[in-house]
Amino acid sequence: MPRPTANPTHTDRDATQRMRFWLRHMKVSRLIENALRSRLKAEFATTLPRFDVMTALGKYDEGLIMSAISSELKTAAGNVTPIVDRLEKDGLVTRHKTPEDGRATRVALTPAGRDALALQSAAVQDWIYDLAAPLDADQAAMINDLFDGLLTHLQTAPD
Amino acid sequence: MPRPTANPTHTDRDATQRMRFWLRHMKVSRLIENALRSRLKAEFATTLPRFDVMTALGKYDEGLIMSAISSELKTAAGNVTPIVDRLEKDGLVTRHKTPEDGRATRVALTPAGRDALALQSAAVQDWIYDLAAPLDADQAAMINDLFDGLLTHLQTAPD
DNA sequence: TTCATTTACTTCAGACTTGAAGTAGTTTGC
DNA sequence: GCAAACTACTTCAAGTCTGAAGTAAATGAA
Repeated sequence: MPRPTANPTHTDRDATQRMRFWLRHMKVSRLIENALRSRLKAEFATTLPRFDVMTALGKYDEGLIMSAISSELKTAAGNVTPIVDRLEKDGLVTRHKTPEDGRATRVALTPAGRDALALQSAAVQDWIYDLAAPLDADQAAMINDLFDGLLTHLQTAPD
Repeated sequence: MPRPTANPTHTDRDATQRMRFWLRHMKVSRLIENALRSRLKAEFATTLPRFDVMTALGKYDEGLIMSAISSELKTAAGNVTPIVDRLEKDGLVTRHKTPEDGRATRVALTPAGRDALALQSAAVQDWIYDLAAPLDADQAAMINDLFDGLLTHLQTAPD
């Protein structure tokens, strides 16, 4: 099964471009994440995971139970506990046992948490607007469509 | 300055699509990284950062000094030390003080490290080929071009 | 009913990450 | 030639992350 490098097969091209895609994808992630992290720290004294948790909670007025937070963020359950601990200590969220289920704890934003989230998400949207400036709406939309197909594939063939 | 939602301005469309882009980008990262991490652990008893360091070293027969590794991986210097510690303990890399510069330490793959890297990178390439299967070569190449523009922008406006 | 299973959450160990501080060697300016 | 500045590396604290183990509550089957 000869594979002359001068005449690459379709499969070779796919493999090369997909690998290049992944390497670039990681670099983009790291650079944008680093920018967001350092700005969140400098301007709001918070972190990306804390912001992610608050964003998830912001979508539900009644709040979310712990396991719903971790599944929403696709992160391990044991990870959410210390993050919520710190948000609670800062008065940004509350924990209440649910009456229906003695095991569950409902976490919700406090008014202070809601205010902080509003400021932070407005800032993050501005930052993303600038960080992703080289992509116009059409280009971003095109990538988004391709990402949707990719995400479907990744979620059906997990691990 | 009214912004009727029924007739979004160009800027609104850009902002929306860029934000969507970032949210999808993070999800893709998390899913692919989780897959790679669990497979590297299961099949090679290693981790993604270890693999990244070995990959960087694999590009240079003479090895790299510590600071070159961290700048290659765009990670903090203090981070590389414990990773190299563990690779060294496993006999995959060696540390040697450089004669030219009394401060620097040159890290290089051992023969065992080179063998392990060959196996691991072949496997990772196969995994990426399958994980990114919904992207054909043309689609991946198109994204890669857009990513290159994005990376240029991100690296010129650091933070 | 009761015992096994499942689910919700916490805790822990091990690894990674940043950023700051500390040590030691090198380079530069005067 | 020597002090100041810089560079290479390590160490540390605080936080994040996974996966595994443990506790407690709810569910389900015999």
